[in-house]
Amino acid sequence: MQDAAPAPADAPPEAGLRDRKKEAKRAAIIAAAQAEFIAHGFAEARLARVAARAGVAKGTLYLYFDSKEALFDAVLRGALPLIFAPPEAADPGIPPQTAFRLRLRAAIADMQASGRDKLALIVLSESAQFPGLARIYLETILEPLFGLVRDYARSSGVARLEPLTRYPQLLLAPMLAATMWNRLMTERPPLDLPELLETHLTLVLGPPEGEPAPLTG
Amino acid sequence: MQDAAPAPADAPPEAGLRDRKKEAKRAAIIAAAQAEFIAHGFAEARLARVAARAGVAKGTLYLYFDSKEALFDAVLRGALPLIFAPPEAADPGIPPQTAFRLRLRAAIADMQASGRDKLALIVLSESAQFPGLARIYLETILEPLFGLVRDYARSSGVARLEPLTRYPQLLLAPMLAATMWNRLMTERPPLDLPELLETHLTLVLGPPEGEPAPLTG
Amino acid sequence: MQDAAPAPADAPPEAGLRDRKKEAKRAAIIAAAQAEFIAHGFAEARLARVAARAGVAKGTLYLYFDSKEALFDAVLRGALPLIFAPPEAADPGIPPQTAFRLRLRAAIADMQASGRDKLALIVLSESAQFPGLARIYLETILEPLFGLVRDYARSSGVARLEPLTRYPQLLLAPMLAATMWNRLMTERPPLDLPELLETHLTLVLGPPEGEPAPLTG
Amino acid sequence: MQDAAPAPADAPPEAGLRDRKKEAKRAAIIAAAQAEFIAHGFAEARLARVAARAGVAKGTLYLYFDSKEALFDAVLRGALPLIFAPPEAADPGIPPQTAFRLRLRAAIADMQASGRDKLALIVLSESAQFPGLARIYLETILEPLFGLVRDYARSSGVARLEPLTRYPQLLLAPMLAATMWNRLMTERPPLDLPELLETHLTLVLGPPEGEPAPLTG
DNA sequence: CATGAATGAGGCTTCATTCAT
DNA sequence: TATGAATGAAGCCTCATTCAT
Repeated sequence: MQDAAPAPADAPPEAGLRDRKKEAKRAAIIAAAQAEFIAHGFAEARLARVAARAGVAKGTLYLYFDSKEALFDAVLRGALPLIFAPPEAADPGIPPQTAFRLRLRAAIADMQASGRDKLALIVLSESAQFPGLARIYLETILEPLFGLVRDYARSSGVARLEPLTRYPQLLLAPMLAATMWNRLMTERPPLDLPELLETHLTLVLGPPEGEPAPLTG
Repeated sequence: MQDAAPAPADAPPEAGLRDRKKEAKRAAIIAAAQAEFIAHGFAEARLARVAARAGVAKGTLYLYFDSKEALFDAVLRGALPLIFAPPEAADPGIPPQTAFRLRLRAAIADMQASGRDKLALIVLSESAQFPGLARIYLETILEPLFGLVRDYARSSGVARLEPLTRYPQLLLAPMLAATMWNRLMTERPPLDLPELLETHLTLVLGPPEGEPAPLTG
Repeated sequence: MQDAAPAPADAPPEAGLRDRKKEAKRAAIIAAAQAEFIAHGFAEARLARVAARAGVAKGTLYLYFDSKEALFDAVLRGALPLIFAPPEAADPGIPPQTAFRLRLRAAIADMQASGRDKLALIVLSESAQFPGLARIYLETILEPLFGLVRDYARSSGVARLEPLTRYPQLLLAPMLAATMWNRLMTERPPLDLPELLETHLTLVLGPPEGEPAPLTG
Repeated sequence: MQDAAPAPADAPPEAGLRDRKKEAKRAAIIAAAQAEFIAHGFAEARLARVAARAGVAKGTLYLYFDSKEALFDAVLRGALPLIFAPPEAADPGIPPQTAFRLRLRAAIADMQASGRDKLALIVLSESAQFPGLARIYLETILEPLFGLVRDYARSSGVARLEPLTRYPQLLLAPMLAATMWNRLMTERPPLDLPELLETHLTLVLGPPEGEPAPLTG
């Protein structure tokens, strides 16, 4: 019911104070919920904790979301648009392989920074209860990434890479696996995702052509 | 309490009928629980269903296991020994790369056949609640597989493969990812794990040397 | 608190526009509430729906009524005066039995037309919570009707009808029962209340004396 | 689910103690629920109170009934069989009108004694939420009573009574109305249902033929 | 050993009522 | 005066766990 976002991010400037506060609260709830879901998964997440973290009463949650599931849905949808932001007009002088690597690198860094990689795990693992969400997730996040890989493999003209057009997963799987690894192995030093990505890309695609050094220290 | 396995598989021959029956019931419970956990995950698993599937009363479960968590633990431990069975004395005439591929292929096929790949997902995803189990899982299943990969990468002498000694995950990640994929995408045709493995190995290691054709139709 | 009607229907003519608007809104709320109570009963009635139907905000309801119960009270009181409207100066030429029948017929038709028969059921059935209201209802609606019956039975001089002076309910009960019946049996053709009344009166009082044919087609 | 009564009243004599106790508890719960529903109606009935009255924990209710609604259903069904007990082989020497009156008298007395008349009111008034139950009630209780009336009206051969074959409600409505009356008018002396019935029957059917004096004081 | 009825804490959700704007 | 977002008590229901038989 209240699920259709009541006010888009780019609301008219004269949007009432009322609406702005509502939107802020909505955002606070989603943020609290995201933290809760990441920390406990869906089944073990407690709406009482979400409400407490968001600084509202339990009942208030239901002014914004119809159910726990709808809240989870909103967290995911809130996360989605950010994941695969516009391509940012690739610099023309850059060689395609470099551009490709930059794109992937940015996507991975973004997911990690926002904690949405953890959300992905939750969707993937508790998907039995959310077939709908799972599909959304795949279509909205994974498919575009796969498309990126496919396009590159196809346009590169390298025969060795042909399998990637059929199984783009092969290039991305380590990111997923590493995310899991880091979630699990809290006792060991976490895997460095960017470095792992780089290593994997080099292993599969070959060493990078002269490209700008990564910014990440 | 009852967690120490009351009777190892190789019980003394004079073990009474009593013990054998007890052991059989214990096994039945574990089997039922495994099916339940695979079907629903930990949080959504219902002990009532486990008892029903095992053909015992709910209370009986507690004669064998202290809690739901202990039962999950037992399921995992029950699955562990099978996963990484003895190397089956590699045929000496076979070239090392071929032997390596055969080993991996067998391990993957075994996990898939037994449904234990699904269990892995559960551990990985609900690990927030089971840090202990997660570590067991990693040490007992993943580490040996990683060792296999490391050994091969090191002994192969191929410089390109050096990263695999640092990140053996890179070679195995697609199996995990594909398992997830298949769990999620029940609407699409499932990925063929053996084929995916083969493709990945070829992509990373190069085409297989003359080796016996896979037995799998 | 606000229960003392803020402005009687016959307010002084110089009553400000303000008051008139207030009164209109009050009436709108009562009308909406009546519809809601008839449709759902007291317990299942939702003030949110009442507010929506009345075109006001939920909080506004509390500017006019102290509580859900007070609103119900107001609905009932609002309905009462209409139910037993002035006798409309019985035509002198008409024989008493005919006049009596006309009166009853009018009262029944009025209740049915206004939907207040349904309200009666609600009072009667949920009276456990509203002993006060129940009494009002009886005194304001039923007693006058009973009086009518008693008067007739007494003045008719027919010995057979003497019991009606003690139990005037006997003559009116079928109307109540039929209202219930119609509320329940939505699947079957509804009972025709006027006809049922006529039949009952004939059964108990005997056939009508030459009277004007009923206007109802 | 558990709704089909797990053990009929005439269980085999060797029925285990377990079953007998279960059945007793089931009966206790139904009795407690009946009291609660009669006292508060369906919507305001509290399962916590039912459990307390029955001397069980709240959760226990759900071992016997799937939901509040199912419990209500069971209360009703539990009441049904008693309501219209076997005709008890009418004494052949008794004139038909007398037999008819006896039957009605017994049915009314039975309903009143068991408190099931109050239940009827609840069904009738809260039927909006329970169309299914309402139909059961009508078919199981009212229709048989109507049949009784119709049969009598038809077989009596009295022309005046012909309307009763079309509207058997007319003969029974006062009982319903009086039940309501008594529920409402807790401050006034309650109507004497048997006497009211007698009066009504006399009013409509004429004075009773020489019959055994009613047993009720 | 086995049973399965019983428990009760705790989860999600609803909604009459309040109050800052 | 009017709004509608916010509250929080309270309801129904679930299910891991216990215990009398």
